[in-house]
Amino acid sequence: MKRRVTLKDIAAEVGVHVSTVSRALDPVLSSTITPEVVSRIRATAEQLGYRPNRIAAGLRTNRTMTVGVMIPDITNVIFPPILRGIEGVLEPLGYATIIVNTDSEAERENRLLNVLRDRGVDGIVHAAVLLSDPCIAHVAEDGLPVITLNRRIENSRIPYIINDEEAGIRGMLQHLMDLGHRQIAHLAGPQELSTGQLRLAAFHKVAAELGLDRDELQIAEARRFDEAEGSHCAQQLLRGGRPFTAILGANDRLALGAIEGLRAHGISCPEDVSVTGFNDMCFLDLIRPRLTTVRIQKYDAGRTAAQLLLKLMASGGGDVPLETVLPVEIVIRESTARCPELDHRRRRGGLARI
Amino acid sequence: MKRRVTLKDIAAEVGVHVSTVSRALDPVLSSTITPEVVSRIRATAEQLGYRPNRIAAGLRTNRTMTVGVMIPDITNVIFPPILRGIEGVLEPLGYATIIVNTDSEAERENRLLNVLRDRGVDGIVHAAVLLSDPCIAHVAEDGLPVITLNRRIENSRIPYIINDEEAGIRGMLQHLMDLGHRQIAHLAGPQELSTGQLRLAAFHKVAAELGLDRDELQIAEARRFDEAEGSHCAQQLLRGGRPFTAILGANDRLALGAIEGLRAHGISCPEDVSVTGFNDMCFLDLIRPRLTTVRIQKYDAGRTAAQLLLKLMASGGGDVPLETVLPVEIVIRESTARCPELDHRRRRGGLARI
DNA sequence: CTGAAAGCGCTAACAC
DNA sequence: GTGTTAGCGCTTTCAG
Repeated sequence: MKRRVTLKDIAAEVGVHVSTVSRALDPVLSSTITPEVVSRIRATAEQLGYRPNRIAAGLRTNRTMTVGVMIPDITNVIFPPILRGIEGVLEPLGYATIIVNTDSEAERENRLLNVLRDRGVDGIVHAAVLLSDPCIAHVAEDGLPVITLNRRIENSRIPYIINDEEAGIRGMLQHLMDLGHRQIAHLAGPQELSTGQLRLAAFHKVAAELGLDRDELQIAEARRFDEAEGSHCAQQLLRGGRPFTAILGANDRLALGAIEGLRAHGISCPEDVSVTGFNDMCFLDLIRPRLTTVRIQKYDAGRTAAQLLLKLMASGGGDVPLETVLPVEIVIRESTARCPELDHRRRRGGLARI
Repeated sequence: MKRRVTLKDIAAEVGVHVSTVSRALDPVLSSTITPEVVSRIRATAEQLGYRPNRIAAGLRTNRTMTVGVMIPDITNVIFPPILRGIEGVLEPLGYATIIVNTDSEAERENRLLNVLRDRGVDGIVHAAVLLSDPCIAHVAEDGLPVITLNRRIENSRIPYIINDEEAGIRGMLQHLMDLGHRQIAHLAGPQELSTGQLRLAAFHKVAAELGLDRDELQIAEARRFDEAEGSHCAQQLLRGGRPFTAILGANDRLALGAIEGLRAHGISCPEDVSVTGFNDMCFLDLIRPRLTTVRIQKYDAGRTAAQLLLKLMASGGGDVPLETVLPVEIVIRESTARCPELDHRRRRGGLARI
């Protein structure tokens, strides 16, 4: 491999000392050097094709200009936009990001966290916090800037960014009620995952607030956030024998699976049962019926996380808010319709919506 | 931030020299040290929570144990599985990967390439080569190990991995012919992108081989690989007025868009027109009609790329094959059916397939 | 078998 | 203004 040109090479060429070259090439320190020398140095640097060695600089300054990003699985379509959001703010500033997939396994997460530390990342965006997860907390306490995304770590000072899950659940529930639904089932996500837990809790809370009868509600708990589980849970609900006219899914894939599962039993969405999702993942407009869902911010979540991390890295924690709640948006499409049993009930407003 | 424990700390604690500690901790050099000393050093390293500083090691050895991966856009669902494939082989070996998105822009690609070089990556997997793209070639000539994925750089010794695009096109074309189709349109991808170009070329070549009448074929060229363009091109084909009974899409999204575009004109797939895709992206089984397509390897493509890169980094280029062609698989689903005009033609075998 | 010493490329006190 | 010097944490000759 052709040897890289270093400061020393430039220094020799121009006939000055390395440190002078270093200063001349530093945008802020270059003002302390005779302009003529600066331009001569810059010219030969350019000509020789000099590229600063960030590794060496990092060793000296203890700043590597790289940040770590931990996600459960990049194959999950929710994450790529988030990553682009992070990259969108960090890359122009000269930061590189190292992305690791934890697969939501504590052991893997721990190992990868150490990988990031060994590489001396300047900070970490952690979007894969497990519910029982002390190790990232230790790292943060040691002084490494950390931001968590989609999840708060209890009893810690680690700034976190979350979606307004409750607003999303409320929007969906209100929408279903507006359509006349009262017998609503929640297709909950895995309870060891934060979103699964948060959304179930919100369902309980908001249902009570909205005055839904507890006896008319039911819960099916999926073991994974995928279509197969959605289908499986929908059929389980059916076998349970208790009537329901709507299913509120904890995410889009569960909802999509539920629609398939119902269809297998001759029950169609939205005519017989309304189904709602959560996330608003890509390709939803290609799948019929088009899913009514809660749109969470993805690109902007990443952007926000990066901006917060930047602040945290700069300030050491001073003016960074502990909590940042990202607004969600209700997206009404085709998978929800007026409750078929509506004629037996007293009519209410808001039905013309769809 | 709590100061990291270094070799020096361990040396002081154990009462030996740093270099001894360095050797004791190196799995291969540790055999040159008294076993008892080794175990004492290892014990205190463990106890002190020592973590090697890869930055410092990298500066010394000129190996950073990180590789760069260049892709067009991580938001494109084709790439995440590829990345997991790469990570799957590299991560267990202690490598970290830095992923950059070029957005298929030469200027961005150039800048990001330099970003990777500045960070001293040990090698690069490049899955975003533009057709006119000398800069990566220079880098490779300088001795940095590079593997290209999905695209060959002409006149270079850079090992490349490609899908068997021609076999895929042949499979689809043969399948359509088996169903009686003769008037086939190719919905080509952007010609500045390698897959777009390769698949169009394969279409021309294979159509001739299979004896299709040139006058019955037509081409529509999309400007982007997305549904909107697919729909737009399908309608353009319709307006052209020349009859066709099947559309062979250059990728799945184009095909999906085409189906929508036809539907908007009251033409349904597969009853009136058969449509095929390419790639077999995720979620295809949730979209109706289920798309007949060519499945390319994704995870394995990444795995192969990483393994080749590893070889290249170790050997300096000796025994690494220049070309690696990955097999594709024909996946027949619901978007293709017997040619509706078949009754006017002579029957042939293979029709019972669907 | 282990210690001493040099040095990777860069930055940052400090001196002149 | 610019040169000198030291050192980030590690590896790797070279001695002993």
